[in-house]
Amino acid sequence: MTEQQPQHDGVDRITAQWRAVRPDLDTSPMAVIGRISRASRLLERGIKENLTVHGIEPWEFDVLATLLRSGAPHVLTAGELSSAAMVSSAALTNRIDHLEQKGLVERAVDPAHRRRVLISLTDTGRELANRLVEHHLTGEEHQLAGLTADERDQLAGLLRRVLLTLGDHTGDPAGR
Amino acid sequence: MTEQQPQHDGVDRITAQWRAVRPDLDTSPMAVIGRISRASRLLERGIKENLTVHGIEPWEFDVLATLLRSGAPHVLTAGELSSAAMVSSAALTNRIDHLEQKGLVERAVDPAHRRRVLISLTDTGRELANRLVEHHLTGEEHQLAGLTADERDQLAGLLRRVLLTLGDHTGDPAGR
DNA sequence: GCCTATAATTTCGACATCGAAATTTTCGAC
DNA sequence: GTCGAAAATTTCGATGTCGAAATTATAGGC
Repeated sequence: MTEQQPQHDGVDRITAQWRAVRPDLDTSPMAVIGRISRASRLLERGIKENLTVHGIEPWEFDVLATLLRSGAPHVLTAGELSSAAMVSSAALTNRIDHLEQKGLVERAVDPAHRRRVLISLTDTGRELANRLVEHHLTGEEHQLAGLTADERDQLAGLLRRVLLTLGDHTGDPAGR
Repeated sequence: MTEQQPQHDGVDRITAQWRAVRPDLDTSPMAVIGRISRASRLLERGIKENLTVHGIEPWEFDVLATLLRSGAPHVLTAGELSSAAMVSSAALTNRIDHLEQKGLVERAVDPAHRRRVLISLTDTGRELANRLVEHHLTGEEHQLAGLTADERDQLAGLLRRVLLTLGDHTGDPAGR
């Protein structure tokens, strides 16, 4: 029976240091939150590398993917996009400026409410987004290679609990 | 027997959208990675709010906490700090400039290797760091209120597996 | 029908980060 | 001993983000 001795990760080393310096503290919350934070950064790094092949930055992918999965005709308002990407409206203006210049998205004034700006995928943008999301999912699959299907389900379930506690109910980071 | 129907979070909605638009894709990796990414951002937001009471930004806390838990005499080189915080050396120079101005840390040239810069906590900095870490852990405790102790352990264990897969072996984000 | 309150987006200024180049120091080859 | 390569930090220029102010458009009260 392979009673496996789990290896230590960076967070184990951190909590060990705290125990030495401040043994009065309960560091158990950071065993979870520290790992979420750390994993997020490392995963993001891999995602970025993966997209580099296509000359696309993660923040560009966020917008393209959000528009793609919104379904035909792939149009959302600036506000919807900014809350979906969890960035400020200012940041979104920036992103759209950039993607519009690249010819991947288009801006148009909403005919019904002219204070709204509708952003849509161009044909080029839609085709690129379709290719990107496939490549992206393949990359993510590799990043989780260390976990079985069951473990992924467990992990996803526990994280859902955390997210619901935190009041997750708005947009998204483009399926990352 | 409360057979609870788990609520949907933002990521459930995203994967549902993908199924509608691209039913050929296996979106299971993003059920995990999307949640890690999303949870990280929401947790970070709460941590930031929690530190605001003390007029400290998360990146400032990172440095102070890293120095504190390194143990007496609370001295590290710039390089050690930058890899611990997972930021570039340029970013670290910036952080230290700032904290030095606030009187929380001090710079000194390493007598043994003069190309190294040693950064240490001042007395004020050490006292503040001790208070901050207590407050910080209390805040994190609240953020995980939705999970039992067992669930936290499970979650931490699964995340450790992910981190080891990703090759986690260096510094840290200050125990976040 | 005006006029003000509200909504949505953009502009502006500040800021933390990064990568690359520059600077300073160390160390080894010769 | 001197010179050049390597190491550690800082400087520099560019970038993406944020919060707040400005801009433009809608809607309701009177």
